[in-house]
Amino acid sequence: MTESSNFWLVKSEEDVYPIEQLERDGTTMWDGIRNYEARNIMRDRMKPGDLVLYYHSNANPPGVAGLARVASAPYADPHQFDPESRYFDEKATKEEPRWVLVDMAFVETFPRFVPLDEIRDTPELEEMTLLKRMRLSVQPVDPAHFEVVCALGRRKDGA
DNA sequence: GCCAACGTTGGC
DNA sequence: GCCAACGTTGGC
Repeated sequence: MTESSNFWLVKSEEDVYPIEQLERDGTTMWDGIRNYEARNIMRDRMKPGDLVLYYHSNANPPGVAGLARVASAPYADPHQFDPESRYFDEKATKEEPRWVLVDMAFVETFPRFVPLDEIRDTPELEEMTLLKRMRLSVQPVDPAHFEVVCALGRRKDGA
């Protein structure tokens, strides 16, 4: 295994599932992902214990609210088999599930929210995948970028 | 609510 | 296998 970047970022719409809800739930199934690249990351690359930046999208402002961690091995998203679900996929079978997910566990809410604008304005984060691939909802994070975002989230002064 | 970015689908 | 149409994401 040559993959060393065990840091990730996941997006959640703030009005659908904010980090406060994850904190109340403790652990949640990261369901509803219907993008192959995002699925492949969860299926092939995430490992239990990996740390994950928790990003609020469709928020005002959008940005990183805190940390989660990968809390399970990958498994089939059960909604794909449920005809009543909006995530039902008629081409998926139990033998050959199409959509795979992992559980996410709450780690912490940053003392200081890190808005997208600040990430854009931070020279060390210029190459961050978040800025390059604005529409990918599960993505890898470079370890150096991960450290910088955490430092911003824990910074004491308001500046 | 608008619309740009961009992934997916389907006709050919 | 190209590419136009379509649907969704997500910033603003």
